[in-house]
Amino acid sequence: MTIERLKETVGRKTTLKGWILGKRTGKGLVFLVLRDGSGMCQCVVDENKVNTNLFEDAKRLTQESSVVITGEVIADERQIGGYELQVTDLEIVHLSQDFPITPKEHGVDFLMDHRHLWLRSKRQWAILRIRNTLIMAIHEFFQGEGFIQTDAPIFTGNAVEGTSTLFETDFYGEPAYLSQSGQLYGEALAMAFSKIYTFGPTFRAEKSKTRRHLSEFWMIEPEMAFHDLKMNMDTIERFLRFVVLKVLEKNTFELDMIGRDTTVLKQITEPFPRITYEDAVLILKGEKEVDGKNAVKTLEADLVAVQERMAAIQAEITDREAKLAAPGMKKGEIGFHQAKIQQLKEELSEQEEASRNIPMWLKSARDFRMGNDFGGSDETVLTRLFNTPIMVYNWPHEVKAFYMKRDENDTRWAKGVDVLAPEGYGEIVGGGERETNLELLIEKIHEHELPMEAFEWYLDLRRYGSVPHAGFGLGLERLVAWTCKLPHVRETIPFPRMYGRIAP
RNA sequence: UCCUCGGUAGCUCAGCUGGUUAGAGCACUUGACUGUUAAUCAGGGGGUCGUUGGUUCGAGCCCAACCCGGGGAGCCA
Repeated sequence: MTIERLKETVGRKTTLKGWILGKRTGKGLVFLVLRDGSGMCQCVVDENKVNTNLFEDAKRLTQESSVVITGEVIADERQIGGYELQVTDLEIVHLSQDFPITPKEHGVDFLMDHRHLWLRSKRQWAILRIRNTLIMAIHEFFQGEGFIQTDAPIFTGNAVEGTSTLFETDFYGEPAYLSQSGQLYGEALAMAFSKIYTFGPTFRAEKSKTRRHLSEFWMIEPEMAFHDLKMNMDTIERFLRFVVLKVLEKNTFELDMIGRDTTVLKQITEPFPRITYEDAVLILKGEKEVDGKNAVKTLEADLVAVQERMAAIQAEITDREAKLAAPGMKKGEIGFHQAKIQQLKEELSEQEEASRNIPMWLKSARDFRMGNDFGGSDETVLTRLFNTPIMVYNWPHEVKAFYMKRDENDTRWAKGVDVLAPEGYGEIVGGGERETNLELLIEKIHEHELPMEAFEWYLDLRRYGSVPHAGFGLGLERLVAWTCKLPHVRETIPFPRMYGRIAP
């Protein structure tokens, strides 16, 4: 039996197998919180109802010891998961000693070094279960719409876009690179199966140290024959709505556990604004308003709010420190104030960072020049005005990849689309309609100084039965990060690989 | 690669302008208490203050170089 299915055995004797998440002892009572991978459940050992050996065993249990535990299931609203086990039998499988991750706070470096154990904690458990829901929902959506799941190679002989830094490996004496995108192969597959999607690992060797970059991440890349930019955007919108609604439906417990406010997530049912690059730039520079909201003014108001919050935190810290200095305080109360002060100091340093960043973002937004690509801060400034993902399309062709289709009506633009998630998460999807004009493609390959011979096979796709087609790439970890509102993508993947981090 | 912040007990941190045996909380351990849910009480062990070199009568605190980490820029999902 698993904790997830305890409701099926209420009132009956049930055996669970798992690990001890925590223990509290009372007079004649031991409270064990058991986790079994499917959920958590409090198990109560009552000295009066079990033999002495069993009770002593229960008292010996330590954090993360593994056990097989039997008892009667009762429903109890107050307990985690809603049920409790009245223990009648207990077998210790392994007694754990000094589990490194205690119920207290730890720094990221320590936690990352213990990632193999950190995965057991509640928050990580909840996040990775949501990741699972998203993965399954992604398959469900595409399979439901008649897409074929297929795979692009991981070893490639050349860089797709020529700009990114790739991981170089040795392929039987030849240099080979780990795939940074399955996009071009996806196009070939779409010409064979009409609608396909790939779902696989992607590698980028950039030395990025930010909250939204990984060296190894998972990307979903659909590609659709006989689709144009508009149809592509329709698909993206249906797709994102579908997967987010699945999480809201299946992971209420997990979302609650990580403290995710789902108000914004629920707005996924509203239409996603579709904004041209030109309009987006005007909005960014504060020259155009959205529903009466001005990007620059909104950000300036944010800055004031941040500064006020900093002053408030500072005042509270001073106040609590004064209380600590006064004599006669009980030990527990001292600990409480100290913990609170530490919390406040952490928030203060976050706010300080925001107060340094916002003026820079404002400057970046004001100085933005039409024709450039958006930076991370520009995305934040822009999305600050919306509560749903937004789609920015028709980009200057110079900043987009060589395969992006040029707009026939206005050749300044390439028919690409970036989807920017709200709440500061920025780009989660990048895609567009692909160029079908053979001459223009060849011209672009030269322009990007890419090796023509490596793209001959790709050009064949335009020589034999070329059709309008479009597709996009979704970064799984960024989607998980936004869905869970996490401060960093490193928590969205079991074993993150990033600059400076290859172990565990 | 550049900018910025940091590296003090197992963990999270304090240590004011350099001054005698380096502190707290948690964790651990001993005992008391308790249908509990990180705020009960009392006692105990635990640190070559990232590395190397320098300034000084004296350095955790100052200087230099290097190593490691956080955040950001660039690049992008």
